[in-house]
Amino acid sequence: MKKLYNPKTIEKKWQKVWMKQGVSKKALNKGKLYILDMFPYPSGDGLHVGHVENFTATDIYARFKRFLGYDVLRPMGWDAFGLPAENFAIKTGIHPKLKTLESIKNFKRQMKSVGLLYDWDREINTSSPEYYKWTQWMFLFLYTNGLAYKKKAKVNWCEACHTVLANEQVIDGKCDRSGDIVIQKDLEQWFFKITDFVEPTKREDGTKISGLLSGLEKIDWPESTKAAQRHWIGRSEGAEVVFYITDTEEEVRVFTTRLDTIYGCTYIVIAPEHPLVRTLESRMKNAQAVKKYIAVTKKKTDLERTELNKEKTGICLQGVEVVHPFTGERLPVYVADYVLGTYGTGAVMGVPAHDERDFIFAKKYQLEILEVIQGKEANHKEKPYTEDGTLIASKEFTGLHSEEAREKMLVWLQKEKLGRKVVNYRLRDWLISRQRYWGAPIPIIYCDDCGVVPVPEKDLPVKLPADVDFRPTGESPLVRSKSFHNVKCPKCGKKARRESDTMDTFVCSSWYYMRFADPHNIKTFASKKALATYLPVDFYIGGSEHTVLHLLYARFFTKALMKYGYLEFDEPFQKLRHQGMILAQDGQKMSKSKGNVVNPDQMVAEFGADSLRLYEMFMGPFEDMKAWNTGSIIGVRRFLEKVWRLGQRADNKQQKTKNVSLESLLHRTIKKVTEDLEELKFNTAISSLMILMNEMEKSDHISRITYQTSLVLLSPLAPHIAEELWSQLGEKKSIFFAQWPKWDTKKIAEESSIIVVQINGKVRATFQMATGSSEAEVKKVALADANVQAYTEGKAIRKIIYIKDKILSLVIGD
RNA sequence: GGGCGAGUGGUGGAAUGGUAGACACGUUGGACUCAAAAUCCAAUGCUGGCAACAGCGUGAGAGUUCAAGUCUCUCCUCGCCCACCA
Repeated sequence: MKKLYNPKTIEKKWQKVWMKQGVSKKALNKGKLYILDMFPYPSGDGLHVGHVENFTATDIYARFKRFLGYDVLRPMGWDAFGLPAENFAIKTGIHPKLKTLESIKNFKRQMKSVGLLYDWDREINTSSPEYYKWTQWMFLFLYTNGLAYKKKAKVNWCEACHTVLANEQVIDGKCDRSGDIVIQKDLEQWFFKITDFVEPTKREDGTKISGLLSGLEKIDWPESTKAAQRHWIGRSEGAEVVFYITDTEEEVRVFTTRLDTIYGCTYIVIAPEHPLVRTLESRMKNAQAVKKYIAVTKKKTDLERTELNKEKTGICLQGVEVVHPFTGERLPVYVADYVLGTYGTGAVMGVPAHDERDFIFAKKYQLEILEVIQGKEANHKEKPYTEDGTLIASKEFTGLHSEEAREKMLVWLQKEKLGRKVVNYRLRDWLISRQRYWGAPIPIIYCDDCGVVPVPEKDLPVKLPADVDFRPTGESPLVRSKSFHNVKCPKCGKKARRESDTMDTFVCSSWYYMRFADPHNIKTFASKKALATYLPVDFYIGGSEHTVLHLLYARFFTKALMKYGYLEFDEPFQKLRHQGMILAQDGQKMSKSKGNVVNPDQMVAEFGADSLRLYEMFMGPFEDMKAWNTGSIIGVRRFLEKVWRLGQRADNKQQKTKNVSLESLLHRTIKKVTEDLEELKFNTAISSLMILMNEMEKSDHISRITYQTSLVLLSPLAPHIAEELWSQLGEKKSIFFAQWPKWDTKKIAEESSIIVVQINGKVRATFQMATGSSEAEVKKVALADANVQAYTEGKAIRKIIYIKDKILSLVIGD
């Protein structure tokens, strides 16, 4: 009796077996391999098909690598703190913890239903006290070593929600929940000193630690991701130049990368936040107007500051002048908000002839435009010339090229003590305070007598109180929990207050990959032994939305921990790849509001988990963006039906195949699948298996060995059906204990090859020849071909190129 | 404005410089069936032709080569990320 392929029953059956049997343990001789997915935020919406793409790819890779004998670590956990659960709680009154646990349960069910094989013994949840105890320990570790500090900073503030927002919550300058404009507020905030690790550093014992920049050179990451990190760090070399303020002891220091243009400097601009604005107030003739301008600027939102990109505003400080260090001329000083207080020195020199922004500003305020660099275009009156060139009107530097001029001018400045070489970075320290409930509490206590007191390690974790009203009022929800907020000072025992902010969730995800090595350790975040066994992560896969922040923060944690002797590696992720985004059928991003979201549960119910897995891998190159098309899933389902039917036909007794060409194809397929899986080329691996199965179907006889080999090749991709058919052949052990097949190069070689004859680059004939035929033999056959003769008749053959077993190229002329 | 990437049939896509369009979806025709589904077979880049075959064809144009989707240059279009960073 023929059995029908029924994914529902066989998939459930094997998932249960795998859960019981755990990850396969067999002769492991190739060493460890840590394969990691970026752990998901357990959203109430359930698993997204993009998650399935990501996790299926690592599942296939991990299963494949286990076949090859690696000791694979493949854990899964939950990035469980975060805003959606808290916002849901504000709306519904349901506690974030309950909602999160419910979401996790659902995610886990869905993951199991697509046959993802994780080491669930290592499951972690960042919102559990067992985990965030160590997140808090990380904070204390950084604090103790001077890498965490508190200072006043500008934060995003939404008036409608009465709360501080994370950067990710500010969309186009507006609150993502209320849609209200986000303004800037000054608050005391905690920072991590990520900027300390931009350049290489050393441990006390002399061990070198690569910097956030230099470390990128030795890891296998997509070039675009490395570029984005470099850009985010934004290293730029330049000069700091001193401009003295006339009739005072004060000076303005400006930062420039274009020292060569300094003879074209006709004014100076300082940021509204610049301290000199206050210092010089008494000298200003228009102090009231300046004050007013700054007040207006302060109210400006990020949105306004960026939208008014081209429009530049500012005000001249009347009565204040600076001295040009090279010419001695007196120049006016402006305050303008196009200069950022947070970058460089918060002051710039205005060179309108050679800078876009300065040009616009100078035009508006009718400032002098002096050309000092000669470019290709003669007239710069309409447009600034911003590239390098030859200096003009620059006294003794005239005639030099920009590059040389920068060096010589710097030497002069240093000699005159009017400037120095400086390197500036765009990267700023990481603000980790969040005025939110659903996060890890910052383990700090404030005492009137002792000041800032870190919570002693023995008192960790500082637990999140359960009875908190999380409705936004403008202060951290934790302030309102009396039991949490009021505490005794660990130093003097007097009344003290707990820090009421929680940590950015990115802190939790900056070290989770280490916890997986030793998830139940209660003495340390992970034992040195466990870390030495599994870390660093060998292969990391996740979305490209984490290109900058998460990956940069994780690298920072690794470097900081290494510096103080907790780790022996300075880069956490050796190899990184991003899955391409899956768009909806309409080519747009999937979103609830558009109603175009594909639900994996429905796909599993309709086509089966193996079909869903195969389809997602067959859609296109793993790293490319691709649009979903439910209509196409039927293709991979048909393929699996075919594999199933072949199983009913496979010869159970006959070990050897009689079909030489099928055997040759089998070996080519082994090679192709093995190589493609290694490179994540799942789409072509699947198509080569389709070709093999198509051929097997045409064949009169399918030997047991041929069929079994093809099942093993299929098993990482479509594990349930492979396991089922394997057992139907009478095998007692799981297919995952089988040997991964090796290809035989001799068998790959075919008996005959197709020779293509090109005449002047065009194909004129094709014929079969015995593989390995000589040029003379091929030429003889080619010239005997009627179609070839039609083209060569009466013409001289000038050149012959023969590519063995492939092409005979004839060049003919009159 | 900067960085990264991509343009190939009706669709998703394949192609170490060597027959462009593998594999799959879709479409058309046929077999099986009372019928349908499923399955199988055949065709399917465009143009002409009964056919053999010929011409054209990988965003546009040039170049290198016996041979270019692939390498080089110029340009166009689209996507993603970043963006007043001096």
